[in-house]
Amino acid sequence: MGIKEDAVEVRAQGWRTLAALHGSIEAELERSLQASSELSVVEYTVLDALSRQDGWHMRMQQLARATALSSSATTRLVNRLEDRGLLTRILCADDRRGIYTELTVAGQKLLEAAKPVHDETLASALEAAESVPELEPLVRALGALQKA
Amino acid sequence: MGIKEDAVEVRAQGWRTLAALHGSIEAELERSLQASSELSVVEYTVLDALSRQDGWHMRMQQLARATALSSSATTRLVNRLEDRGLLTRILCADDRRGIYTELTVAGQKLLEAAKPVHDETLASALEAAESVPELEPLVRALGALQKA
DNA sequence: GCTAGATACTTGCGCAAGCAACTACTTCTG
DNA sequence: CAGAAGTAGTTGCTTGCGCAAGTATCTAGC
Repeated sequence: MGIKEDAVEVRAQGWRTLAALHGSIEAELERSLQASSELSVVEYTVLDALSRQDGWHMRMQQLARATALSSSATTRLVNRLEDRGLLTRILCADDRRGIYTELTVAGQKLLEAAKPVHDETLASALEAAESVPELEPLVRALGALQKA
Repeated sequence: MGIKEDAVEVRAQGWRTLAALHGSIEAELERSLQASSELSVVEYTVLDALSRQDGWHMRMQQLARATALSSSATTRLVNRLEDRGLLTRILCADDRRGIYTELTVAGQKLLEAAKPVHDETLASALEAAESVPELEPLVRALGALQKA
């Protein structure tokens, strides 16, 4: 077994670790956001992405990319949020195929309420992961990403 | 805005990066494993986990943990693989509630065929991610995890 | 300026996931 | 040792996803 085979195994191990950490964080967030705001993680991601956007509106495609979802799933996701009055669709004037989505006031309020829950849950999930030997190095690496 | 708020934002950013990287790798693997072996990523994970296990058998609960799936999903996942003849259920003699799953020869063969595809796809997905500015630092950190 | 092909979104359909309720077995407690 | 409480796995039901096909709109080549 040479250097090459080792590299393959390191990558596979890294991927398993990444998947495990992702899974555990997502499960925690899912639980706490559902309990506090009746939001799924992707739904929160949409609200958060919109609030972070200049002008607070994004096209469906951008949303699909931001959530790593297919465009059909994005359509239905936006439907759900629109039905709950958290965002609105706005036809694009310059490109009439396009549709902008924009947070409503209710959406902003719900996001505002959910954000601290999200952030606290994330912190505690990371802390919990840090005490799992398998995950600890990745959590550490994650924390050191953008210190500069 | 003090140090504390910064830490919150760093964690949130790290989580978004983690989720994005996870999503893109998973999508790539899904596509290539489906095309080459008609396996989903979780299905591959099961076969791989079993092959890595001493004695090549695991209980449903372990499998559920290894795949980050609920136990009901695990039941059906094992059903699918059993129906395809890739693994078998074996009743636990010492604890008759428990059920071991074990790779069949066909399962081992399929895994053997799928593994190079999996490893290559993983390598190329990581390489692709490395050229995305947002993801690059995390990919780098992932590669540096277990060098020791 | 008209048609061919690309792009943006939506809809129909099948599949896999989670939750809650159920069965079967084990372990704890008095 | 009997009954209560806990654990392992399965099943019914609902929900949300992706793929492929459909509609509407834009863009390029002639």
